[in-house]
Amino acid sequence: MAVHNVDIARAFEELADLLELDEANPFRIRAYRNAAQTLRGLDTEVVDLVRSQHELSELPGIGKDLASKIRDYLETGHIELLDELHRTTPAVATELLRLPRLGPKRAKALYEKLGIHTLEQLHRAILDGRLDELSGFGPAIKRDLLHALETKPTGATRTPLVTATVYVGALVAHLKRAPGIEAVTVAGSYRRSQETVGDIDIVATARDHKPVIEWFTHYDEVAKILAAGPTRATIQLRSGLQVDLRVVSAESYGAALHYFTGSKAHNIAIRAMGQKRGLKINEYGVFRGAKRIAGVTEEEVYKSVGLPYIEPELRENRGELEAAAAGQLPHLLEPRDLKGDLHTHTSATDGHNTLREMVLAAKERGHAYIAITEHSRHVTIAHGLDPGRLHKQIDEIDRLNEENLGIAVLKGIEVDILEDGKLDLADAVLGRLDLVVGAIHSRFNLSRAKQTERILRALDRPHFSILAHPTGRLLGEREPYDIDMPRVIAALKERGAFIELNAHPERLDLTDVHCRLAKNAGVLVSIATDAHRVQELGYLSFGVGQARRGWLERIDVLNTRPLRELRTLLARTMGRSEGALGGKAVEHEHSRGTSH
DNA sequence: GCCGTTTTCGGCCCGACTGTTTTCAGTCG
Repeated sequence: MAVHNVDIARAFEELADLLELDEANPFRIRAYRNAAQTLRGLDTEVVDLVRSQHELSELPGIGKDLASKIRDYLETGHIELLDELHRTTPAVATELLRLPRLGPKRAKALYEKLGIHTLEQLHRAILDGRLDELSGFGPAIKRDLLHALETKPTGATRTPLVTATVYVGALVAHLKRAPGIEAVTVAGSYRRSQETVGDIDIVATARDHKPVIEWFTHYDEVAKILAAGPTRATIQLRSGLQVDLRVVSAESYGAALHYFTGSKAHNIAIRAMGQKRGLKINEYGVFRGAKRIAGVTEEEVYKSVGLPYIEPELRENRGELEAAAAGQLPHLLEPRDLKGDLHTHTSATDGHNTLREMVLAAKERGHAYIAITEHSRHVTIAHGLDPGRLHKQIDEIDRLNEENLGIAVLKGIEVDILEDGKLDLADAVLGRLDLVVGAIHSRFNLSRAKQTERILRALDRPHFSILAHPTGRLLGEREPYDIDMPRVIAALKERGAFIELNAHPERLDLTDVHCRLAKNAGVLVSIATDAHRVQELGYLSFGVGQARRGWLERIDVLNTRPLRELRTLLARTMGRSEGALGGKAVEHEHSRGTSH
């Protein structure tokens, strides 16, 4: 049985829950949660670390004891302490913890004092009035519990970043008109460019807080006011999205922004650093005793603990603090660094705009190049191209390039990687192209070994440039298929091929962790939109956000290269030497020679 | 249970708000 880091992380999180019910030392509980977080953020499977004789206790938050529990889990599939807690705690316990307003104390009271062992029993007990016997269960809590039990679980409650931007834009515009408002900034996971957001956190400054809070809770898209105090309020929008507003004075702006941007793990680490210097850091500032010594800007907060400014996308406590202390923070990719798009579709297959419309729209966005990469015939639902129709499109692109439109159009294909690892079009056909983007669109449920083998075989073909949306996940809809990513990335490196970060906001596949893996292996990442209509060419910004979360710099990204250099790199993946390029695309190079 | 610019023992981030309480538990970030 293959054990993945997420499996161990889940086990540790469950252990933490069960220990909490057991009223264990809170710091011991936190140690399990910290270790789980470390495991989720690792770019290497611990099973491989063990195999290569690495000392697990060198990982942050993992000491002798947890290292030995990890080894137990790898060897036996069990952790003795977890099994023991399962024996002494009813199975319903962890289900109860997931209900609103139920923490360890109330959950424990339910199964110990009322003998509740299923959610159905809890439902009945509330209706029968049996909860009245217990203290700590007032009318509001019973109402919320009933509501939670009677509405079916919605599954993923996180909102894709792209959806959130729509509501956030309108709400921020509303807040900027609030009486006495000075500044409004969206913080939280939104500011950190997480692929999905649980809720929206907004920091505002104003001399008088109350009118701003009132302006906020009276926004006309508010469905429900969940909380409203003198400095903070929480609302639920009609869309279901929850929004927190925190109003502070201008002198606390940087501290509040830092605090509300998170992540929680990053903040805890920063505060612990402050503590060692005799400082207290909260959302109002950095304090030595009663004296505020910083807090107007985030830079000040970092400076108070001896660090340079850290970009929000890096704030996950995954090594950014150590990098900052060593002066080795990455110089993150900027949107303007991208010179073009290497994965797009047109109405020749399942796109909505013509070739010319896509090309002109890309030029309008300032791109120096765009690659047209239609589906191949195996993807029948997209009306994928057969050799005849591909040849026709190649000729069409050649003619378009002869018009000197001020943008280079690259001839590509998003060729299907078939189940046996063959490509959907013959080598002779693919050989006419500037680049071959390979992707999986079927048989997602193969075993890890078979799925990996399938991709590795495809990489052995004479023409293969970029592996597109490498795990096929669709946020909230489809789980990633199971592949051995380190092995795939090593194979891409060996072949001199590239990996895609699909910027479509429902894909964003590579993940941040895999971006770092590619970067460290020296495999260039292609950030591409997979646009099926001209508007979607704007999705590149989501890809940039994800790339920044993955520590990518300009030098790590394929399509930051000017056209001539890009052509050279692509030609190698097509089995050609640099001079012998297919077609006669006109080259437009605006940025050649810019130094890094 | 982890960890070490005071420490191998004794610390471990911090505060707002709600509900059910009269000092606290739970949740959130």
